[in-house]
Amino acid sequence: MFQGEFSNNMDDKGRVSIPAAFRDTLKTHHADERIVITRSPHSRYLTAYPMREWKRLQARIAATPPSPQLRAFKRIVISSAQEYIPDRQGRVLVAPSMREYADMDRAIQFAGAGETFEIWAKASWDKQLENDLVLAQGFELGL
Amino acid sequence: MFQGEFSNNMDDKGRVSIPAAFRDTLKTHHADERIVITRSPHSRYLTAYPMREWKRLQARIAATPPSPQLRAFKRIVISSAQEYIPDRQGRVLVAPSMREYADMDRAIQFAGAGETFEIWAKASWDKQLENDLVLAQGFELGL
DNA sequence: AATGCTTACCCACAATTCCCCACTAAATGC
DNA sequence: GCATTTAGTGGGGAATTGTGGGTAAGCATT
Repeated sequence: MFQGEFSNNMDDKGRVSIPAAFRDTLKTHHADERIVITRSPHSRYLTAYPMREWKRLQARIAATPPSPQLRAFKRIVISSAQEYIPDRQGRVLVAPSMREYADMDRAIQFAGAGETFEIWAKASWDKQLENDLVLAQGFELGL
Repeated sequence: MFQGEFSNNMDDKGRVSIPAAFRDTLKTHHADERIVITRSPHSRYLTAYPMREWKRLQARIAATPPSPQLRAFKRIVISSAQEYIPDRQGRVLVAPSMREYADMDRAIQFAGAGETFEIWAKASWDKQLENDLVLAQGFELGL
């Protein structure tokens, strides 16, 4: 389970450290440090999948009947997918097109999302959170 | 699997570098660097098939009963098909008629699409992605 | 046979990426 | 509170990738 939020800085070369807590989850729960990072279709941020989850998503896509929506989804998600193994310092190099998509410059926000985790430009994250506070109003889940 | 996106520039002679990641996939997964590039029937871009996939497509076409639609499809796809082996620098020379079909001038976008990959004029790709972002809204496939 | 055009193949440079080491700051343990 | 470990950040050098250009070979037209 990926949970918690962390903010790290991207350096001039476009590298960001994956939070140690997440790397730990990968090692202990997945025994596989490989992650796949893609564009999120929901908004301007990136989603990181442990390899196992990525395979699961691929399978689900393959089992879905073709449609214009699916093709759009694939173009956003699959085409942007890139596999990474963090370097010895635990960093990955985010490609320019991805940085652009997610408006990333320096301050990066990581947010655990259960089986995956999200990577945001900090500014976008803050804004999203504002919205979510309103959206979640009155949404009771038995609390 | 071809995945990830890359943008390269076409030079004055009409040559573009095939992204190294894709060339790698060809070598390791196919042991055959030959690719076939054709017009895409879906929109104004090109599709690149590793030889094995191309043969598979041909077989499927051969097994399809004749119809006006099939003839149209063949005219678009088969007639334009051209086989390439990247030169020592990993480039191919895109024929003028293909450049024209896909509105290519300089900035070229490569997009992995699983068993094949797509080659777009960057401007067209960007536009397509804008559309896809709207189209994919509300398309839930888990995550 | 000569000319011009296109294509194929080669070399060279520039930019990017990869991999390693080093430093600082924060967290942990005694 | 001090020493030790861990996390995050910066930077250097080597290797890879992408790009531009040059030269020779093939082809068609004249």
